[in-house]
Order: sequence, then C-alpha cells, then structure tokens
Amino acid sequence: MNTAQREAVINTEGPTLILAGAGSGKTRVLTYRIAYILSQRLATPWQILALTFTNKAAREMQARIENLIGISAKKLQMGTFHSIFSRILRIEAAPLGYNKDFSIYDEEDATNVIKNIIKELNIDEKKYSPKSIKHFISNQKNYLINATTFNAHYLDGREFTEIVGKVFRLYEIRCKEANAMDFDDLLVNMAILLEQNPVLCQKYQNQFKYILVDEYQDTNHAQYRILKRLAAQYQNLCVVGDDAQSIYSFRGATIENILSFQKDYPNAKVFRLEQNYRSTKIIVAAANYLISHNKNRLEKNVFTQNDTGELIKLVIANSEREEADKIVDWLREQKARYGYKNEDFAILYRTNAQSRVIEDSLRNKGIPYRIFGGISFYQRKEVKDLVAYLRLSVNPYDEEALRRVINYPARGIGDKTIEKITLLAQEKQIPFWQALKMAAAVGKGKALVAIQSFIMLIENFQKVGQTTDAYQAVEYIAKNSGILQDLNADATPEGRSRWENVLEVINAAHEFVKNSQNQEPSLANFLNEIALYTDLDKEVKDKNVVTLMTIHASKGLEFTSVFVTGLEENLFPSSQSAKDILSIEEERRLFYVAITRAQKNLCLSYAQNRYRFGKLEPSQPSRFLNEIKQEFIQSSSVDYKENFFHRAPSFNQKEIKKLSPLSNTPKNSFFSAPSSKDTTEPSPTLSAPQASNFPEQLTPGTRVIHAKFGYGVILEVDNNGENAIAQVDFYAKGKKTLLLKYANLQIVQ
DNA sequence: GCAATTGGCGTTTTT
DNA sequence: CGCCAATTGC
Repeated sequence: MNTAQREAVINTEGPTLILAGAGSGKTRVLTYRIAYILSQRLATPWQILALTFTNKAAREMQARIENLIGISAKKLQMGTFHSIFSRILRIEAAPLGYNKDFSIYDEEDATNVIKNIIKELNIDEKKYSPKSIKHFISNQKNYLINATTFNAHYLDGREFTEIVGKVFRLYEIRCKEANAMDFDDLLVNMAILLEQNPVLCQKYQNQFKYILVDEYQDTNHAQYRILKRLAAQYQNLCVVGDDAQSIYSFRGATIENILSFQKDYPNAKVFRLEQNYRSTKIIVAAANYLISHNKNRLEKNVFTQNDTGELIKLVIANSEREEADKIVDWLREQKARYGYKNEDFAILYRTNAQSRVIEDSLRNKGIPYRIFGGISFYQRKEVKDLVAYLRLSVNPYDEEALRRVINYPARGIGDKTIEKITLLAQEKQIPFWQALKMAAAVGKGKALVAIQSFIMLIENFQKVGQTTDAYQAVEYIAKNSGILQDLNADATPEGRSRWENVLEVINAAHEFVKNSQNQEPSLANFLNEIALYTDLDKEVKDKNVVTLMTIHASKGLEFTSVFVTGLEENLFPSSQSAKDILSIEEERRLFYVAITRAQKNLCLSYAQNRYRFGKLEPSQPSRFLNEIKQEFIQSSSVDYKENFFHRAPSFNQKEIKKLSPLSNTPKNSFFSAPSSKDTTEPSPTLSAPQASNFPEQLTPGTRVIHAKFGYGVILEVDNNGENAIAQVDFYAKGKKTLLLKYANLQIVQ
C-alpha cells in the first residue's frame, strides 16, 4: 500500500472522508480498513455496518476480509442500503404499522398502483403520466417528504402539484393496505424509525460502532439523514467516494453529500487516494482533462506510474450498424494482436437499447458475450407471475401481486368481476384481499365459484409457505398454480424459454436453501432476497465472454480494453442554457466513469447517422470528445499530445464479411435465446477464408516472413493495403499473433 | 370471458 | 421499430 492508502486504513476513529480517484484502490482500502478494525479488536463483525453499491460487491469484500483475518465475517452488516434496511425493518415493522412479511414493490408494481389511482381519480393519463407522477413522488420521498407534509407545505397552486398531492396521499394508503413498501420506503421508513423512535434509534446507534459507506457520491438525502443518525453516537462514519463519478442524480443522489461532508463534520479526517493503479498514462490524462471542465468538484490530482500506453482510438462510422461491425472488428484485432481473451473486453453504451446492434455483430462473428442490465431475470413476465404467487402466499394483502395472478392462468375472473371488487374495496376502505373474501361470501353465479376456489388456492399456498422451506414451497406453488402447465403448452422456442425460466426460479430457491447458513431458509426470506436482486449481483458462470452493459452499470468495474459506443450529441446531449450546467456536468462525469474503466486500451466510437424512432437521422459527435482532444493538445505537460487520438482505419464491411469463417453459420442456430440470456458460442477462431479480393500475395493463409522477428501465416487482412493480422513464430520465443504492416512482410515461397 | 387484431406512441441511466 | 392499450369478434 502507498502512504495515503495506509493512512486511510489505520486511522479508524472519527468521521473520515476518503476521496478516491478512479482506479486508486478504493475497494482495497475499504476491505483493509474493516479487516484492520476487526484484527485490532476495536469491534465485532456485528458492530460494523458497511454499505456497498451492490450485494455482490459486499459478498466479495466479505470473502476477502475473511481471507485477511482468518475468521468468519458472516456477521458483518454488509450490503446495499436497501438490503440491510429491509432486514432491520422486518424486525421493527410493528411500530411503523407494517407486518414483518411486507412485500417490496418494484418499479413496475409501484407504477401500476399509481396507474390505478389515476384511473380512480379520473385524471387524464395522457396529461399526467403515471411514470412522471411516480418519479415526482419518489423525489419527494428521497427528501423525506410524505404526503401530509407535501399537501401542507408544497402546494403552489399549480394543477400538477395539486394532483400529485392527491395521488401521493392515496398511494401511501394503498401501500400500507397492501403491507408493501417500495424501494424509497425502505429508506424513508428507516429514517422515520431513527428520527421518531428514540428507543430504537438508541438501539442501532449502539450497535453500529463503525459505519463505512462506499460510493458515497451516489447517496441521496434520505440516506444522508439515516447515516447522520446512526453515526451520532460513535461518530465513526467513514465515507469513500469520488465526486467526479457522481452519476445517479436522476434517482435522487445528490453530490452535495460528498461535497459538504467536511462542513457537516468539521473534525473529519480527509484522505486523498490519487495514484491510479488501473490505467495507462494516456487514459488517466484524458480523464483528468475531461473532468477539469467541471466547476463543482473537490480538488484531486490523479496520476499514475503505469506505462504511457496505447493511443485512444476514435472510430467514426456511417451508421450504427457499421459502428457495431467496426467495434467488433477492432475487438477481434486486439484479440489477435495482444492475445486478449473475451473476458478482457467491455462494450459500454448509454442506453440499453443500444446493445442490440452490437449483439448482432458479435453473434455474426461468433464472439460470446454477456449482457448486464436490460430486463433482468426477475423482471421477466413469467418470472414475475410466479413470484406474484409466492408474494401472495407470504402476504395476501399484496394487491399488485393479487391483481397480477387473479386471472392468470385464466380461471374466469375477468375484468368486470375485478372492477366490482375494486369498487367494493374503495367503498368500504378495505384491502383488496378483504374485499375479495367479502365478495366470496355475498356474491353469486359462476364468478363466485371461481373466486372461492382462488381464495382456497392462495390460502393453501400460505400454509405451504409457512410449513416448508423456500425450495419446497416454490416448487409446490409453481406446479399447483397452473403456471407450469400453461407455459408447457407453448411449444415455440420463446415459450420453452419461458418455461425454463420458471424452472430456474425453482432452482434458485433450491440454491437459496442450500446456501442459507445465516438465515432461515423460509419463503419469506427468499422473497426478500430476490426483491432486491439486480443483474449486477449475478455470479458470472461462463467466464470467457465479452461484457456488454450501460456506463451506469459499469461503475466500480475495470477491463483491459473498453469500447465506449454511441458517443453522439443526442446520446450525450449538450445544451448551452445556463440552467443545464449541472446536468452537463453530470454528463461529463458519466463520460469520465466510462473511460476510466479501461486499463490498457480505450476505443471511442460514434455513428454519423443513427436510427431513432425508426428513422435514420444524422447525428453529431459529442462535445466531450472535443473537450478531451483539444485540452489534451493544448497542454504542454505531456509530450505525446499530438498523437492522443488515433483514428481507426476503416474496414470495408463487404470484405470483412467474406473473411469471416463464421459468416455462413445460419443465424439463430445457436442464439435463439432472448438477448439478455447467456449465449454460448461455436469456437471463434481466425482461419483462412474461402475467397478474397485482396492482393494475391497477401491473402489469409499466405506464409510470410516478418522483417524483424520470424515467420508466420496471415490470418486476416484489411482492404486498404496497410495491415494484416498474422500468427508469427518468433525465433526461440514461441508464437504470437500480431498486427503487421504490409510493408514489413515478405512472402515465403 | 377471452383471444386476436389494430392503432397510437415513444426511449436515459436503477436500488 | 417494437411495445402497449383499446377494441373487435368469437
């Protein structure tokens, strides 16, 4: 460790701010700090609260700590804000007016609740979309403003505010009736607990002797308030972050938290981790120049002793299709040239939709990849259907789950019946489930029988859920709800895949039961875990694959070679108006995050035309590209400035296609699975093509002598007569695959 | 009550 | 283009 890192580890007491530049070994410091606290016996694992950005990060850190100190760290309170608090809230549910088996509404559930309220209030859905109202309410909650406060103090006479106030109130009521919390509530209720219940507040203040927070720049106001309370007694609050990487303001994160930490804690110790161990000099310099444009930032001087490294590549394509092909060509070239494996690459983009073209290209070339994000496993329809049954079995008041499966599979409870029950629930002001039971007592006719047998089904599931473990319960419910039969009837590939996904949930429950040493393997606990599961928590099984993900999802990760794609104005918009300064700064930070993922190679790309809304539209390169470039060239402190950007030569797609030994593979033969599923590959090897229009003497397969090193065989050639990829036998040094200049090659007869 | 068909409309980023 | 909501037809 360097001096700064060591100091940040051993100064365990009092409020601490660790400003960690990209790639400066922040996770390492955090891990060692916890291990140090434990080894010095300053606290037991149970007294340490460590909040990470993903649950996977927590798991990995835990394993490393155990390795370091050689004892179990299972009791460490480590995980995301949401998962740690959800566990605490289940213990302390009663004073909040909740039952310990509360459901967690995801974004879709929450939006549906609002949609129903909007219908109920006869509000024009076109004018006030459920999503925007949901977002607005969510923002209020992030600032710990509830419906009562909002309606008392925040009405400004605008129609929108008035409507939001009404919806907000009903939304709170509906969630409580359903014994459900949304993501925001997990924070809000934790804050209420601490701020309004002195006894419980004391309890947790006493427990958490040391609190550590990773990625502090992305915390929101509610999280800030919670931390303030929790740390009030011992003051051992250590926050780690980088203001230059704050990119989550859209979900309420406020960079203010990290910027004003020293104001909040005047006696705070501040440590700066400025040495970057991740990237080459070129990449670090580019990142520094980019971020220096921001006005709102904490001074930091990130440097590296790593090699100067390769120039950053800029790929300009005509269309997004071509852009994707060029990226994949570059990727293959790097594989050949440096001997990189698939797992060394990441392809990053701004929006999930952008992955499609790139996927196509990768598939065409037979390169295996894995997508993170997009529709995650537990968001898929069929999975959510099963999970809805599970949720109902634990918490029958869960209205969203109930609405979801009340007539799936079809059992004769149609729209009319549901509408009647909805009205009944509204009239009597009772939960939907109660209204349903009431209807079963007073109704008549065909629908009645259907309702009665549905209630019996769910009550039976509840019994199973309480008396068996998660695995048995999930299997039983999947079979007896009719979901498996329904999906089994669908023989299409998509149908089969859906069926498999349901089996996969059963499998996940099995795994959960096997691995749950720390908690009861109950259905309720299984549900809690999957409610807060994200794609980033996924353990990667097929290791050697290219990673595709959004820039947001890439935070905290690193790759040997990174492609940042789709760098156009319309994806990285620029705006001159002053009010947008802050968002431009965030855009810039986003770009900063993207380029600092790269260790050795960085390739930036954009298309001059892009499909939007089905139309091909011209687009401009992002202003940020110029910002790095111009600043870099103006600087006098580096001597490689002129060559900062290397413009990639253009490949001719037709020729490349001919070259590809796999281009004849029938499409979809291996890859019919949905895009967010794993893909396996036929082995992608570079081999000689059938035909080519290249200069006769340099077609793939030609044996050549390299002027300096040895002899070898050409694997691929580009069409403008400059380069070839060749496998070269070095004299006495073995084989290597290299990109060679035509000019340096001699043909072997 | 339910499946099939048409018409309208929009895209950041996520715990 | 692709997804969803509303509408039609059985």
